[in-house]
Amino acid sequence: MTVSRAFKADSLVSAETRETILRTAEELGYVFDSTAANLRSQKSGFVAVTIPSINNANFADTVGGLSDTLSRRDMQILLGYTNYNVEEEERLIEQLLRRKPQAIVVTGGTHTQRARRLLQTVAIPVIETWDIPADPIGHYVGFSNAVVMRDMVNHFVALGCRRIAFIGGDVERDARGSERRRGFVAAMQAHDLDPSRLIAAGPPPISMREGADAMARLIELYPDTEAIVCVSDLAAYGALTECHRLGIAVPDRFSIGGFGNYEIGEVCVPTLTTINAHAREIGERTAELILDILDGSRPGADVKIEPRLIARDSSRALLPRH
Amino acid sequence: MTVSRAFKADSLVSAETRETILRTAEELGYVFDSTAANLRSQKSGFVAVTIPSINNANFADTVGGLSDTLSRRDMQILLGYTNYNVEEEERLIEQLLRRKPQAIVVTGGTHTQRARRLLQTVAIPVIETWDIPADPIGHYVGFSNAVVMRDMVNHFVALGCRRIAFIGGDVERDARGSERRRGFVAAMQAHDLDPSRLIAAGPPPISMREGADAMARLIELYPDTEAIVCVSDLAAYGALTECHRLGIAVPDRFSIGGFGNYEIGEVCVPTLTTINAHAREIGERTAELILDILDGSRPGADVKIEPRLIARDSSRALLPRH
DNA sequence: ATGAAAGCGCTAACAC
DNA sequence: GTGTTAGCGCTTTCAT
Repeated sequence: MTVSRAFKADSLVSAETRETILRTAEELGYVFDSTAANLRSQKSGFVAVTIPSINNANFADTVGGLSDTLSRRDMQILLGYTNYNVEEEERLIEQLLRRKPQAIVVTGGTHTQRARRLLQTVAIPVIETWDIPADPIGHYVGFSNAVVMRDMVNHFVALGCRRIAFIGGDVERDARGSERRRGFVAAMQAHDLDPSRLIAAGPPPISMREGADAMARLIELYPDTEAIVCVSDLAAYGALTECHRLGIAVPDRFSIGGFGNYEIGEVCVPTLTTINAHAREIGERTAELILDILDGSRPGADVKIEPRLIARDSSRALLPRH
Repeated sequence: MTVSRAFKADSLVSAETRETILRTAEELGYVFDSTAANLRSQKSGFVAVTIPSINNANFADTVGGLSDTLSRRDMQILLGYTNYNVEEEERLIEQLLRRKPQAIVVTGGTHTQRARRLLQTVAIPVIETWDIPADPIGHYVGFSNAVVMRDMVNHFVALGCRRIAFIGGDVERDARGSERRRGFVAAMQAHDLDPSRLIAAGPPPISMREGADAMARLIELYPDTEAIVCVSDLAAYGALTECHRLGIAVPDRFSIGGFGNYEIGEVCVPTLTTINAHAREIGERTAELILDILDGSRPGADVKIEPRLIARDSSRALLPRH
């Protein structure tokens, strides 16, 4: 029991005893067993997190924010990748819950029936992120992916563009991507503009290469397009490089907008107009929400993130041509 | 006991009994407790992994390869970020070991004294990756970061370049980055060339922006440089954009080479000459090595990865000028 | 094919 | 400030 106390920072052991114990432990190569401690105290110190892909700077930033904030309270993240696949997400959630996390964070509001049931039944905080779910399971920290595209369309319309196209992924797999496409269509309709210039660039996530290929198709199908809204900065950058290769000037001939405020967008030539979704803040706010709920101190309220459009050099006012 | 068996896929329970149990469990919202199972069986199902940064496509690919290969055997990854800091790595290793992982994977061969001791003492496989350590703790799956830079220097020399510069990070923090710088210097000396054109772009990891800033300084300091070796594709891309902005043609005036085969390098204009370090394969081979050792079937040998130079449009033969 | 007993390494709760 | 007892939810082992 004294050994146990010696390993807990704030418990009552004489300084001398503790020192002896810790030194001896180090000599013996003893390593404290969290597994046993967690079983007994019914606190795993884990927060389970599922993200669509590990190889995405936005989600990586969110995980970074979560991880850094939670580690200040000695909690660790148990991470899983869904590969943009709800069935995979279901398997993952089930597997993660077996580790008895103290909270679970999932991306977006679209899940299988069974995954929803698992999350509703489990007696820990559930936080959906990167979206505002139509029917939240527990809490959420996110924003409307549709509204975000409205902002981008409004930006282009304010610049005088009317023939605006959208480059995104194949429809169903990426819920947030589809939501952005829907938001684009709705915004175009609200302006009485033709919302049918939609290029499907392939299964999510859309790579730079797929963005470039989609741009080539777009130029062929709708050569008189004035502005292009892309589902992410990666697709937008791909589109930009395709223009480079074809000797097409951006923003002179096409304005281009992306999403996600990736590093590439502020370094490439021209810099990319984009939307900052505050990826790291999403993680930090989610972690704070979790800590509030676990503490029971503050009530723990949903967080609406306000993405911000960043106008850069890839979009500019249309010069009068006609 | 029968319930326990019903949840283990391959154990002997009548099909009927198992079905009843699983159905009832689902109705009750019962979730199997891995924590308790692991404590009793002394198998956590975890492999601990430390990487310098979550926000790096190379390390993300390695983790992806590890994760996918290990998940086929129902093992999970417990991930930690060292932030390119060996003290942070030490803390992390200690914390991760408390979770009783069945193996631990660390990046590179540079660690604090105490971290080395912890890893030497612990009775699980230890694998160092992304490097060939001078004094391996256990096994390794990696390549020589110095040799890799020699290949790049040789490439430029074969193209006729003699005034070659290096853009990398501040010296000590990123062991692999420093190793690449040392490799650059050694290779230049082997060719009897001046190895002193070294630009320190800032603390690792070097961002695209820092690569661009370093390029600006390089042009000022050594305007007659013919080729530039960059510590990563991100730095190389930044350097490329700086040239764009200044109206300097690449590869006409400067040849540029990167490292890591990031997606950006095959899409940007011009495409980037780089070195493919087979990041995903590093993860896969590491996972296979771990499984071999845990099985006790095959002996489990170190793996030497062979990075491959990919010549693209950002480097080309120097035209005779003099 | 199923069950009973013991125990994995800790900590909660209660002495003293 | 330190010690004793019991038990977290499983699996190992041995019976039947």
